Amino acid sequence: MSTDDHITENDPRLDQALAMLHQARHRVTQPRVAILKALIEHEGPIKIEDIHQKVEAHNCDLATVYRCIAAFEKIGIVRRCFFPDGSSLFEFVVGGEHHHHIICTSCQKVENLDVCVVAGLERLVHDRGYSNVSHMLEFFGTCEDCSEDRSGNP
Amino acid sequence: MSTDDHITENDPRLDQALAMLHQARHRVTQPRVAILKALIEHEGPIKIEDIHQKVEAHNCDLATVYRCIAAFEKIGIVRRCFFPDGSSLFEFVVGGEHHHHIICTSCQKVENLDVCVVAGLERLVHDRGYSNVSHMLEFFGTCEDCSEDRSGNP
DNA sequence: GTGGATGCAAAGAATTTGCAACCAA
DNA sequence: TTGGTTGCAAATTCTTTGCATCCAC
Repeated sequence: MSTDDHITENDPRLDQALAMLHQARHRVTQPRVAILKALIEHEGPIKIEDIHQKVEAHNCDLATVYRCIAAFEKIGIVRRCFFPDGSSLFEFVVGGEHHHHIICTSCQKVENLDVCVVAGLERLVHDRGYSNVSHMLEFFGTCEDCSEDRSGNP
Repeated sequence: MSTDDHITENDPRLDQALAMLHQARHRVTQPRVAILKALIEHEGPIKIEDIHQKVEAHNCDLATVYRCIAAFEKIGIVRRCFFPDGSSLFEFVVGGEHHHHIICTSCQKVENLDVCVVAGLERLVHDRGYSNVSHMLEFFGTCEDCSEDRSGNP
């Protein structure tokens, strides 16, 4: 265990995620722990490829990242976020507040929006006969920095 | 011009879309018209691949569908919708009411939800300095049919 | 006539899968 | 011990691109 452990070692969110893994009868392996740490450390939606980069020191295969993230999503440890260009990113959600994102369509910067008036609407969907209702809401726009210069840099 | 024209021939939404194409200085070509008709006919989010199937009689290349849809999205003729599995679908939006979807995570059935309380939230995003603000909201759940039988058929 | 659009094929990116070796429980 | 997990490589799937031809304007 080395350089990047200082941030998430003994992180309660990590422990909680590991507990969820265990409860779902999945094994706590070294790649999974590394991926979870990378997710927690990143704080926000992150690309599969970027996760792979972050855990490369741990020698974790890209295919393993895909497989683990798929498992995490099923269990509810991460959620999938959609970017305007159609790509998917994943965000660690255990122990976090429900929120949504504002994504700059120019520089891809992601901000959180803590207000959520949508949860109430889930009842409407439920009343239509749906179960396991969830929702996904993303805001897109051009951020202030990108409006000023056309460079696209934040 | 043949079998499937009966539905969308002289459709005002088609005319409006063609006008938007023209105004954006794009040419009105036979593949584009065919793709627009397929989109209008389908009524709802549709996969690129499925569009290609629908216009195959018109001999339109898959690459052309990708290129046209990209142009349509930029112009605002279609909008991208996200499915829980991460795939993108596209929906014809010209002359239609703003709405959101309820997507069954089991059978992928799509229903419309005409209520939208989110538009008001765009102001919050705007107040944060963003311009060209838009949002994307999707609901996911297991529909009644899929709850009853485990087959996944609607 | 001319530049944008298309078809075709090939490249490139993203994601999945088969299988032997490995290791957490 | 043993079945879930991983690494590796190959296969798929998805999407983009180069270029000669074509056609909408």
